[in-house]
Amino acid sequence: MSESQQTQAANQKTAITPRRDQDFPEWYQQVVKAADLAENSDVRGCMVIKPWGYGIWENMQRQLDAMFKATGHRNAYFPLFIPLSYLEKEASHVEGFAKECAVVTHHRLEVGPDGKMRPAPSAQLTEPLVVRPTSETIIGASYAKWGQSYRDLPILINQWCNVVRWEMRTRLFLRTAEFLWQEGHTAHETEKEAREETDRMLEVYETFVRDHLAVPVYAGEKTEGERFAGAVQTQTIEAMVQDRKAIQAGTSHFLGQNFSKASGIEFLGRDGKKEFAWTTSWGMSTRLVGTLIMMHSDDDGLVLPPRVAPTHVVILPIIPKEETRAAVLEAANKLAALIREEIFHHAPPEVEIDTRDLNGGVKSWEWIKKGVPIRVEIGPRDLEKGTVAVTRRDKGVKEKEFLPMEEFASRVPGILQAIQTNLYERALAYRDAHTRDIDTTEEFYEFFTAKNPDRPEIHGGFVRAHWDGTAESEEKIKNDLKVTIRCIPRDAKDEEGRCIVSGRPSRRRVLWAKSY
RNA sequence: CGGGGUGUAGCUUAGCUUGGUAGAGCGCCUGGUUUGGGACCAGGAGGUCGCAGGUUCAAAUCCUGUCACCCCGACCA
Repeated sequence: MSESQQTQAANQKTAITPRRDQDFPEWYQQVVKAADLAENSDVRGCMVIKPWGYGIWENMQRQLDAMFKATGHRNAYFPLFIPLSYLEKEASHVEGFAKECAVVTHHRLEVGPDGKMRPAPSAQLTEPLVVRPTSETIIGASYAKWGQSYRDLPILINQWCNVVRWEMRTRLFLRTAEFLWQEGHTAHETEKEAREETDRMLEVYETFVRDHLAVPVYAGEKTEGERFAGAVQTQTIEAMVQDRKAIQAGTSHFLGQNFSKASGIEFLGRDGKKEFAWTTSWGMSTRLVGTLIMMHSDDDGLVLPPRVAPTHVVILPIIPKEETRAAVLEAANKLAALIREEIFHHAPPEVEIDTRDLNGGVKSWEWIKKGVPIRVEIGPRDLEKGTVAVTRRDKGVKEKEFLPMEEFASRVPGILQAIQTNLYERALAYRDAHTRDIDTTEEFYEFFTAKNPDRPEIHGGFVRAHWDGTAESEEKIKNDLKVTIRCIPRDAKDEEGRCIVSGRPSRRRVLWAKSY
């Protein structure tokens, strides 16, 4: 290898090892670690969300919350513990969650015969409490008390909380035993109203992930097999991440009268007759952070959509000689102040000056790995020329642009929006490039089969194909290929066709993919 | 819960077959040179080898038990 080739190879070195194309799951873990988002805790399956990761979640929370408020919802808080008997009220619901429930059975500890602490046998609860895996039943119990007349409806409430689902296999953000989320729970007078609510909230989710997270999705309805336990209808938004698998980014459930009958949510109607309310629930979780990571990040680490980045601009003062320090820091502070005079989506951009005494390269790479949208270097040479060196996270690491300081400050909101748009368009182009219509069984199987079975390469994607509507056909594909129907797309056109599995007639295409 | 594997410093690990003072890299601390792309030199701190028991003059190493974690299956926001 010649010297120039060696240099070239060194330049191609990526901040994250392995690269996405080498080992996607491992790459994901390394990105989380390198960006300092979260780590595993000593508690099995539970994670510690570190400030940078939590900052992203806080931004999502704040922005989503505003959208809930704007659609008439208010926040409230319900207990962490659910009496076991509540969960039992809805048959398919308890069946759906029974296998992953954490259960509280005692209320006191004592020193046992072996000298170790143990739950005191005398302090056993008469009725075990389940740590909420979701709150339909406990919230339903409250709604049953609150609703007396049709005038009390609708009840439009959201809660931000943690829930626990004792999962076997966990992965940071994507699947953890405890996770943070929001769950909206509404009760309505009519079926129509409840269905409209379900649609409205799915639309809120779709808008949120598109405009704030730069995530394009397919929206649609889940099949019976994939439906939420106890729901009449589950709607979902499905995103494609960079290994071409699908990830469910949010769900909105129409619960019919199943839960109102189970919890006794009754009201006196306009006609003077007692009726059961029509309820909905909808949720989004910290899994969105995982979605975001797999959606936009590259082989140098995290790439954050500006709208949810905890820091928009990081200023890196370059101080080669001690005597230049004061002047450079002063300029950095001035630049930060100028940027903060601008407005990006109703607020001044978040600016950080990294004054740590670290090697410049190390410092710069740290921020690359953390995914900060804009990096700005300012050093003695810039002071002379009145410029700054600007680098965008969505562009190449070396694509540095020198701009006059004031001009740059005024352009920050525009650059941030350009990055936001670019990330969305990139994600959309990727998804569309790997979404196709398939009409033959052979092609379908080939599409979802890795060429190298020992070490599966990134393959497959989304397929729109006909389905006869039966659970058997769905099951067969799941067993053969681990491919499932992600949704029956909302905008699917009526179209004659033959089921990809059975060959029986079908009236429209559904969306298939491997999923998280 | 079935099958397989691993526990040694904050992290990654060597040493175990054949018992004899616990080693390295990264990270961390101090001082200096550096800082516009992943720096270098010198010095330093840090380990009851997962836990309990056994064999032995002697155990990270051999034996028994136990706990935890990881990988593969069934379940999943």
